[in-house]
Amino acid sequence: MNAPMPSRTEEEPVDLGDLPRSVGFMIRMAQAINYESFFRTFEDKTLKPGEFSVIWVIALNPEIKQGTLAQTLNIKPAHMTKLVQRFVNAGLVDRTVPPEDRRSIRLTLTDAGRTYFSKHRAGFLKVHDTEGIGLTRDETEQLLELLQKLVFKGRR
Amino acid sequence: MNAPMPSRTEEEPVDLGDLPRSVGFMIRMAQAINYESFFRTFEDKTLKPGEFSVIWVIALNPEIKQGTLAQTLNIKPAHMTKLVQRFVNAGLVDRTVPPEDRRSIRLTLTDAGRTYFSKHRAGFLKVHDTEGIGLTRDETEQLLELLQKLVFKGRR
DNA sequence: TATTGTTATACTCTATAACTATA
DNA sequence: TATAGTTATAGAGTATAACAATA
Repeated sequence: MNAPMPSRTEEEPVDLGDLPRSVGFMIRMAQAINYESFFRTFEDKTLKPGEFSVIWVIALNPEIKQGTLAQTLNIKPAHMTKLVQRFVNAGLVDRTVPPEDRRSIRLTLTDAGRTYFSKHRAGFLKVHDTEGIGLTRDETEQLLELLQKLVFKGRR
Repeated sequence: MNAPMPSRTEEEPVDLGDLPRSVGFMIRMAQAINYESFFRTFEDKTLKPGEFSVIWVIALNPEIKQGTLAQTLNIKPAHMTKLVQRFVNAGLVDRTVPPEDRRSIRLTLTDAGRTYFSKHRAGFLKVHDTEGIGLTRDETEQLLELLQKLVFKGRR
């Protein structure tokens, strides 16, 4: 986390041309800013944004199948295995094998996991609120709507 | 690139709660979609989105200092070194040491680099256009404006 | 045979620190 | 001393394929 972002500490101006008209480019840049703002604002530093969202979904969907979780959050199964292992080692998540399908694994928060979640839930959403992001409340709402449309394409 | 995204192949519905109200989460999801759409649409597969934007900025700013480039695109110097090495090996970029400051390195596209850039420049922007993204032209414009405000905070 | 998750491998990206050569 | 870039190392994320257990 060196430069906050496209910092204009530079003497020489840089011409980006139409690059800021690429949705992909701008989303990448926005993510970097957001990541940085997360670490500046979020109280707890043990979990990173992506990890916290995994805990979030397990919290809201106890006994969720690991595969379903991976698919929902667009995380590759191989990577999900490692993430879950870390959570289990950290004592946040329990794994159970359901009798109906003994190939699958179901995930639930432990008491410690639930405590952790309750404690940081509000802060996790608030981090990306108006403050520190440079958008007004209305603009933030607008941005969220557009991103939701882009991501869920009417599925949700 | 397995599932296009939060694919609803799942039997069990997943409750995300207020997660879609987190700008950070939605940006992460949007980036995944975008990345996927890039590989589905972009003609050339040799460069990834991030790499192409580096070529782009060098193209528009010949003799740019490597450090300025890294700062502009929010890429860590150590990583930029490797990226540039790859580009040089691929014959796309030339490195020169300017006499004024022999610590620094200035980057310029080779003829091959310029050819490559010209060939794919249009496609790179078009990839993230309306099509495949599920937004109307107006919505895309709106999204771009908001992201630009978020990223550049009035600097550009 | 197909599916769920795991393991292994390889590569990219991030983060950090130590290093060099210049300034 | 400070700066520009490099090297080295370690960790996280992504992509793939091969594998075990189960269906």
